[in-house]
Amino acid sequence: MWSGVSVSLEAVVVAVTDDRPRVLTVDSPRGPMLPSGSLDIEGDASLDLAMRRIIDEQAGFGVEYIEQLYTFGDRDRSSPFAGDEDRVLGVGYLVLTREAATTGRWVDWYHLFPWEDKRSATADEEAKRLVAEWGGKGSGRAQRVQIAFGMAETPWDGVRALDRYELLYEAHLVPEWFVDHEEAEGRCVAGESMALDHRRVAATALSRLRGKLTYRPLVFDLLPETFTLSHLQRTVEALAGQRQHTQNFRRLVERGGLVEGTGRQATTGGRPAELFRFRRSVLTERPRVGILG
Amino acid sequence: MWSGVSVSLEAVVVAVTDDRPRVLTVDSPRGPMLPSGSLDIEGDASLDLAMRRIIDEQAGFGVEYIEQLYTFGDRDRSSPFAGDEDRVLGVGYLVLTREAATTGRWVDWYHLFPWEDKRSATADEEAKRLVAEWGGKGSGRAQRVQIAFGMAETPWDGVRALDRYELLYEAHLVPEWFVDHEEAEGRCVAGESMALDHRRVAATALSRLRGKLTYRPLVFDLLPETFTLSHLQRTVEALAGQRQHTQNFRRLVERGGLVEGTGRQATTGGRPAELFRFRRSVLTERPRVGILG
DNA sequence: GCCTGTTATTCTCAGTATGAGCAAAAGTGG
DNA sequence: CCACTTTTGCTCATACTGAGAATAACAGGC
Repeated sequence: MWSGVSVSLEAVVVAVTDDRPRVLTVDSPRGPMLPSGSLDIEGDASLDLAMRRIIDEQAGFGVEYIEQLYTFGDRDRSSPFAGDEDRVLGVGYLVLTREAATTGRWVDWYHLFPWEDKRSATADEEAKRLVAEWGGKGSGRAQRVQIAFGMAETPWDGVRALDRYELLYEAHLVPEWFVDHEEAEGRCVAGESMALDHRRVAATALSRLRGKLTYRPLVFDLLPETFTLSHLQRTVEALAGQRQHTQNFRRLVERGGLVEGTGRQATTGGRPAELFRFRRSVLTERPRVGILG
Repeated sequence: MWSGVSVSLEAVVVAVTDDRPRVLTVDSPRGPMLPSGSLDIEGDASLDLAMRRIIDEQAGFGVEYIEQLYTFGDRDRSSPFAGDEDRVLGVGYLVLTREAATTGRWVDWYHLFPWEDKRSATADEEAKRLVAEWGGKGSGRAQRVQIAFGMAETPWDGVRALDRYELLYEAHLVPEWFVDHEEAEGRCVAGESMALDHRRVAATALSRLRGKLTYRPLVFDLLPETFTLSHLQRTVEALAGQRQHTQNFRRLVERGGLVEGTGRQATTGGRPAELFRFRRSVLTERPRVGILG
């Protein structure tokens, strides 16, 4: 059936603009795709370098941070490419950048995963309701749903974004282009579909990014050199999908030595705010530098 | 030069016996290897299932936990196989098990990474000394070494095991069979070499496992159904490579609801200890259940 | 039986971090 | 000068942490 293996490198490129996290996509006949390309087995010395080459070719902007996420190798992931003869392994990458203007289309992260945004009072509870219904009929499902979606006494955990996506997928509530996009259109929860399993790759990136923010100050790779504390806070909130207590956030970040004031000010509509910058030396002072929960 | 890609699945199988973490290895002419095998592109439906199949074939014991770690794809990783015509991608897995008796050889984790064991007062400081020397001559090196090895005011962080291995490798202080095993024999730090880049895969597993212990109770997959609190503590210490304060550890684990007493007792040489078991329902009560700093 | 050594267990105490909220400061535009 | 917005400073109760004192329950030697 297949003649060999080919390796696809797939980037989840994230930027935050106007307090919204965005993911770079490329449109295709089978729905939006992540920027991706094949490993050149002769030319590419490493997977990381291959990913950088591909991003550079397809978008050509500055990469602030890059990290391998996960390798996807399910047998059916390559099937929709009728012409392909190889089994396709996808190596997913998380990429952070500041520049939001390039070729391609930036999709709001929460258009892909509406149930992940808990910032507004009117958060999307539809997914939770539908998946709870599905969880009710099937052994062992109920507890998985409870933990992933934070029901009963279990609290909501932003990091479990991947678990939530996988449960919704299993419950046929988030159809994708490559399989059940038409049949399940009726009763599916909101959220934009993507080609192949690219939405799952994006969910993996969301989980990883949220998790890593609890012990590494990655936000600063998404912000300009100087920023106000409320800008920082809104960026963190955008990624976490949850509001933070302003005064406590300020205490964490300022007294924790994550930032230092520049003396300059910015006008913001109310009282002017001081501009801060990331205090890099905090990395040598503390092993784990978190900015979230 | 190469005709295609082949995918190798490589397992870091971990068990803890006699308070020592051990890794399963298979001897080969080029040094000890991790249990590994090729992806069957027709037969294996997913990477996870492929890994399970291979472990079952090579060892045939009960897997308590399995998790994909990282995919290694550097161009030179497959070069020592003279006969091979494919570029080899290695997908590393972390596997936890309770059964330590199988085919293959169990290697003490800290024979691979002696500098990672800080439990005894006479911990190995040789690596630190040598790498500091190397860090002194080269721009930017010094800070990387400081953070990874916890020098000056920077505290030691067990999770940075991979960073440490990579720095030592870069400094040519941990020769491997496939490249400089002979030439650097003289001034290298202690630690058993492995074939290919398998020691790096093992270092990745160590880092991941230590990291995950801070928010997931994976230790219980390495312990029998019931255990004493000091057995639990010694197992955690074995993985962390660091001593814990007994009274505080007990408080964390007992008052945190991670375990529940069984009423039964075990004789231990001193006062008999109560036998405990993992309290599974803690997973639904708290999003993050850590057993380590 | 009593002393010693060993391991298990309970408790205290100070220091620090966390969650929640009150209130003042310093701008804007009417 | 006034309402409004945003920034900033401060308080307070509660929880979590690191370190250590003190006691309990066994085994073994004498």
